[in-house]
Order: sequence, then C-alpha cells, then structure tokens
Amino acid sequence: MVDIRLTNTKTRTKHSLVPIDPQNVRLYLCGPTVYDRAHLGNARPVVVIDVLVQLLRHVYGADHVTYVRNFTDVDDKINARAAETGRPIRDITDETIGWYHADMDALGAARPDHEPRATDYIPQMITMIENLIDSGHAYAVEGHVLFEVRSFADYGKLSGRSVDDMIAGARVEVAPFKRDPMDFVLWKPSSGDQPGWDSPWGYGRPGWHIECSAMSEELLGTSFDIHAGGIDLQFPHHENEIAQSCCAHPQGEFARVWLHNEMLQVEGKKMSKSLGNFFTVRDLLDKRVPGEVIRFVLLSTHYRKPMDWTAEKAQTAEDTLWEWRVLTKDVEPAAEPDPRVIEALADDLNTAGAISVLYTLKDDPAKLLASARFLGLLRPELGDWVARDLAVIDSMAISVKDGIATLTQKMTDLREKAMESKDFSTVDSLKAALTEAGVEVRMSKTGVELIAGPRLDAAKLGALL
RNA sequence: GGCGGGUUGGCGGAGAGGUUACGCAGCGGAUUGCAAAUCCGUGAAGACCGGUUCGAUUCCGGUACCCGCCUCCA
Repeated sequence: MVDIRLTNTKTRTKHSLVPIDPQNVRLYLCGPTVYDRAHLGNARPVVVIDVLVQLLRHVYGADHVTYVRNFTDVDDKINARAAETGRPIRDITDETIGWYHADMDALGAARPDHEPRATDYIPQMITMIENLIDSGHAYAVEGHVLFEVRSFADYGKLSGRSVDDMIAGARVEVAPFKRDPMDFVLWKPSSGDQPGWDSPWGYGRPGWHIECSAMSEELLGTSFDIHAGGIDLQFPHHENEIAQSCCAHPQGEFARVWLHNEMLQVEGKKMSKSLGNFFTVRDLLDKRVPGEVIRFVLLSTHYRKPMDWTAEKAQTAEDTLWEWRVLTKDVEPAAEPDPRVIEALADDLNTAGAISVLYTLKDDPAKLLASARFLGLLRPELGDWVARDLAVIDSMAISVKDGIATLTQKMTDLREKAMESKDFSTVDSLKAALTEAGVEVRMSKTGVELIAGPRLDAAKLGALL
C-alpha cells in the first residue's frame, strides 16, 4: 500500500494519510461562487485535487473515493449580477455552471462524484442553524442568526489566530447587534427582491459559510478525510466551517486533513483587474493556449508554493508537450506508471517532482505515456491542439500534410541542383521561410524532411506553395 | 498592527544533513553544403548574518526583501 503523506494546515505538519474508512475515502473541495467565468486562480485547486483524487483512486480503488465539490449559487455577488443585467438568478448560475464545467473539462479535470448546489440544501442549513442555537453556539437577533465565536474555544486554531488579536487588528465589520465583533452570519434577512427562503427567523438567506458545513455533512458525514481549498479560504471561511460543524456535531471530527494551495500570480504580480493581468481560463483557451498546457504549468509548481503564471512557462510547456506527444504517437501506454511518479505524488503531492520524472522517460515512450496520463497529461481527449494546425490551409483547399509533402519535394529538387551548382542561396531562403512558418527543416544525406512544429503558421506555409 | 508563506545556478523548479535533481538556455565535440534535429561531453546555485554539527543550501535563531490573509476571493 502506497503511503500518502500530506501537509495538514491544521497541524502544519506532513502526516501519513490514514483514512477513516479505506473503503470510502472522502474529500471535499470548496468550489466556485457561480457569477462569472472561472479565472486562472480558480483552476489551481481543481487541477491539484484532480491529481490527488487520481492518486487516491489508484491506491484505494476507483470506487472507494468520494469527491465532493460544491457550487455556491446563493451569494450577494450573484444578486448584484442579477440586478445589473436584469436576468433571473437561476439563469446566471446555470449558465456559469455550464461554463465552469466546460473550462475545467478543458483542463482535463474529472468531474467530482457530487457537485451540490447550495440552494438545494437550504433545509439542511436551517436544521444545522437551529441545532447551533439550541446548543448555545448561535443567537437570533433582528432577523439575523449569528455564530458566537466565544462559544467555541478552538476558534482561530486552524489559522493560528486568536479572537482577541483579530479584534485588535480592527478591520472587522461591527454590526450593533453582534455580541462580539467576530461573530459571523449564519442567516440574514432578505428583502423582497433578494433570493430568500422561509425560516424560523423570517424570510432570508444563508450566510456564506454554512453551506459547506451542511453539504459536507449530508454527503460525507460528520467526519471525513480531506478538506481542500485555496489558502485565502483558511480564514475566515474554513475557520467558520470548523466552528459550525464541530459545534453542531461535537462527536464528529469534521475534516481530518486540511489541504491549502498557495496563491497564483501572473508575471510576478498578484492577478488583479486593476493591474490588467486578470484573465479567465476561457481567455487563455481562446488565445489558443491548450488546456493541457495550462494544466502542465499549474502542476509544475508544488501546490503549497506561490505559482507564477508566465507566458514563457506556457511556451516551454507547450514545446515539451508537443515533443512528448510526437514521441508517444501511436504508442500503447505501459500497464503501470513509473513508480517514481507515484512516489513523488504520494509525498505531499509533489507534482513538479513527478513531471521531472517524465523527462527521464524519453527512451521508454510507453512508460512515459502511462506516467504522463497519471498526471492527466497526454490523454487523447486533450490532444486536439496538436492536430489543429495540421488541418487545412484556409486559402487553398489543401491539407497541411499535402502542403508539407509538396514543399518537401520542392526543397529536395532545389537542394539537388544546389549541390551541383554550389549555390545554396535559393535553398537557404526557402529553408528560412519554412522555419519562419513554423516548419522544422531537417536535411541529411538521405534527403529532406519537413516537420510541422507546434507554432506552425498555416497562412505562411500556404504562401510558399 | 496581528497571522502565515516565500527567497535555490542565466531562467523555471525539486529532493536530500555528507554522493548528478530535472527542464530550458549556454558552452565544447560528432554530424551537416550551412543549419536544424540527434548523440556525446560540460561550466554554473541555494538572500544575508550567526548557531548546532566532523560536515548545512538542507536543522535552529536573527536581519533584509517579496507575497498572501485579516473585507468578497481558489
């Protein structure tokens, strides 16, 4: 049995994973609030956890892992979007979920076993809130229900903060009806035009944190193995989830292991709209950055380190993947991935280390293929980008393949003449033009070989015919 | 102000208390009409200052700088 070691944010230490039930290893990943396209930062945990799930299924069996990722479809950002556009909330959230699926599919991330929508679990949230009030951990006031942080001694433990320190830090919203400035909302009133549900505290809607507590309980139980998300969620979101779940179910452990990925940067800076370096996964795909390339770059930095997205990295990744795809074309994958890949992943999900193993497998394409696929790379469904430039030269109804064949003959003829005349100028100029068009030119004693490269420019190629 | 993370060779990026990471780029050679590709070989590192140790880039402490969270955020 492979020993999987993961760094638990709760203990700040790397431990061996010991599932509560090896027959059903349970994992929850905080999913998106569905009001807009997923940006690149949203994709990082999805891809990282996709690899973890693959590893868990490999170790414990495909049917012995339950992976849950929620959709937050009730949120003030969604309400704001609805108010801006005049569209029904359900239209917006349905559409956004569709985008999300398409974009994450393009990155080769498998769908979770369950993708609960918050609005489908309102009764469970209300039950949990009632439970918290009854047990003295929450109080209702002015149509709100608030969680009383002073009632939970471990509040702040996950993020290493104390309630007193945070209040000293000051920047907390202080509503007059809060018993303590750090108390957070479980339920809040809705006005007529806001989404809402009837509850014991009046018409209203849930606070953000309660949904994950209610849905993880419903789908995974009061104790489960792994809870994952971006490090920015550590506080307050995950801290509040712990408070809710542990107070509602003192007998449960809630999540045993907390996995947090570090943030993503772009060209060394925080991705932000004001810096003009904000972009979504779809933006990249539309710019013809293959999903497989995005995945490769996301996996090439360890998840617990800040990851810097740069155009240069994407280019290098594309070149590498191109080379590997050429190398493994028509190759049957080996039965098992290289054990070093498994070992690297088992060691706190060292995806960068696992990729480095792939580089050593050039002499064994079958093993390379099997190993890369374990990371979700070189899979057939992500390979369209390799073929896309080999389709058709628009201006003339001729395939790139035929064009290459014609040019190969032309080059061969020119070269033979040049060999006699010793004047290579025409050969060299055609070679330069081909290179410029993204074609690799190989000439040897046996002849000329032209190979379409990853950055083939079909228009330029067409011009040479 | 409070909490947390980071700093590795030209660039990207890992592991390991003592032995080559790896990739890209570079350099030398083979090869080539010249190249490309390929093959062979090769230089180059661990922010700074201390401590522990026979020995630290790897452990501990401090300094500097960068980043994140504390407000919606993966």
